[in-house]
Order: sequence, then structure tokens, then C-alpha cells
Amino acid sequence: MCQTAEVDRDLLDLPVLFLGAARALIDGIDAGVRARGFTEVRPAHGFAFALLSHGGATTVELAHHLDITKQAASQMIEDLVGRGYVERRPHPDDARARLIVLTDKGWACTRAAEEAADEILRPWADALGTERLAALRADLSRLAVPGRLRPIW
Amino acid sequence: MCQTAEVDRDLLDLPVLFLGAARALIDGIDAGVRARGFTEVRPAHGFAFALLSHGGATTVELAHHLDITKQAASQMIEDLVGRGYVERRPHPDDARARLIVLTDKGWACTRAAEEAADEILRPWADALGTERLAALRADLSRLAVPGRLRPIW
DNA sequence: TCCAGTTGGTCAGGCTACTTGACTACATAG
DNA sequence: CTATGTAGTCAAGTAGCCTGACCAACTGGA
Repeated sequence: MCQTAEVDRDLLDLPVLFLGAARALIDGIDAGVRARGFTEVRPAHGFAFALLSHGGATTVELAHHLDITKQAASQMIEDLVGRGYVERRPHPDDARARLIVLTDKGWACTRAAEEAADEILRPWADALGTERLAALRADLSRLAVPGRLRPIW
Repeated sequence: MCQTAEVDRDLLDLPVLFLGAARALIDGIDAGVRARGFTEVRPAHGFAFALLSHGGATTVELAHHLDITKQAASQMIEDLVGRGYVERRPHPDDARARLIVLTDKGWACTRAAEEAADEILRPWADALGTERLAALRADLSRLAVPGRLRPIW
């Protein structure tokens, strides 16, 4: 069976469309989070919170999740500790490691982000119809996209 | 008529999926471009080339396209001129402005990026089916995403 | 035709989120 | 007990962006 000889020319703007969609969502959520009073957090912090909301994580786990060095992750954590969004606890299994967990403020910020995401996505659902948006999500998740998050360039 | 009360919980990972898809495409294209011998260019340059490939542009037009300041655009152009990807020409209509155009090397790099994009998208087309991928593209383009490109954060 | 305000571009300096490299403390395998 | 590996921090450097100041050229109105 012969594979597709060439990808349809129209598809070449997919990178732009994906980047635009990602930016629209992330910027919108960021704006919503700021509007809810959390003016010190960047979008990257949101992706960090998403990891930490599942029982906490270590510095290196966060670094891996965000695809940055452990030093950079350590700096981000230091910053977030200073602003009261997370705290360092001794790790139950490893005296070298520390378990980074969300504080109440961190949880509040995470909930604000979810509300904001909901707000941004509603017009998308209205524009496309819920079933098409769900289909889009299903297709995306089938593309086996790597789970690591990182700024684009 | 009552709008959707709440967005489906599953949809909340759309930001991650979009960002992942954008990253997968952009990283893949970047790797393909490097593999073809253009090791000095960043993904942002690709988006610059995409604009310049339509008859050239001025510094401020490029700045607007990339959503950066004109100073940053000027620095990028200076860098690309030094590496031989673009050149500055006097602007036909405005003595203040300069028309930035691709050199032969710039065009070669642009073609390499298109080949790389094709290469990356083919497995996607195979995984989803061409009609489904085309539908996905159509949906995305209906979302009226802003045309300005920029790093994510 | 002149002048005021606008616009295209550069120069200079600064900021910030990252990087690499070196190091300590603790863990784990032999 | 020792050798190697891993979690985290400290220190210094860097790349790509920013703001502010400036000059030259365009534009519109009196």
C-alpha cells in the first residue's frame, strides 16, 4: 500500500494555526487569572500548578515536566515560595528531596485558572458545536503528542 | 436560549493539547531544517521567512507580524543579514524604510522548512486520515485565531 | 511653502528567564 | 565500606527581548 505522496498544501499552515490556538487559549487564561487578582503568575506557573495539583512533586520532576533544567525549576519554586503559592515539605521517602505542594493561595489560583479556561472555551464550543470540539480534542489526543511542556522557542 | 452551562471537563486539557501539538510541529520542523544543514536558524526565523516570502516586508511590518518591538525585529534582521539569509534593499516608496527580502540562502531555508513540515505532517495524516486532518484544520481556521505570532510566554 | 506631528529605523542600556558548571548531601548497589 | 548515582543549591554567563532617546523622512493643514 502506497503512502500519501505529499501532504495537502493547505495543511502547511497547521503550525501557525496550532500556535495561534495555543496562544489564544494561554493568553486568554492568563488574562482571566490576572482579572481574578493573581497578577504575579505567568502561564508557565499554571503548567507547574497542573503538575503539583496531583499530590505535589519534586524539583526534578517539575523540571522534567516543564522541560527546563533543575536549576531553572529550583529558581521558579523559590520565586513561588516567596510569593506564597507553594511550599517545600520534607519528602516522605527521600531525605535529599523535598515535596513541593500548593498552598491555599496556590489552590485558589489553580481554581481561578480553571474558571478562566472554562470562560475561554465556551465561545469555542459555541462556534464549533460541542461535538466537533470534542472530536477535535479526541483527534489531538490521538496524535500522541509529547507530554512535556515548554515555551515554544 | 440558554448557553452551555459549563464546558465539558475533558476540554480543560485543550491548552495542553494545543501547546503540545504546536510544539511537536515546530520542534519537528526545526529539527528537519537543521538536518538539512541550516543550523543557525530558530523557529521564530521561520515565521519571519513566511512573511518575507510574500514580496518582502519592512522592519515594522515584521515586528507587527511577530508581535515584538521594532527594535527586536531590527536586531533579528541584523542577525539574519549577517548570516546571509536576508538583505536590506531601499524601499521603492519610502526613503526612510528598507525592504527586507530573502536571499537565495533564505529561499533555500524556506523550502527546507516546507519539506520538513511535509515530513512531520505525513504521520499525522496517516494517523488521523486525511479527511479528518483537513476537518481539524478547517475547524481551527474557523476559530478566528489572531494572526500574530509570538513565543508562548 | 512651511511647520507640526507622525512614522521607519537605529543606538544604548537594562531586565529576566533561562543556561552551564561546580559543589554538597543523601541514596543505592556491589 | 566504598563507588557511583541522584536531589538540590550556588554562582556566573547568555540570548532575546524590553524601554527610552534619538535622527531622518513622510504627511497633512494653514
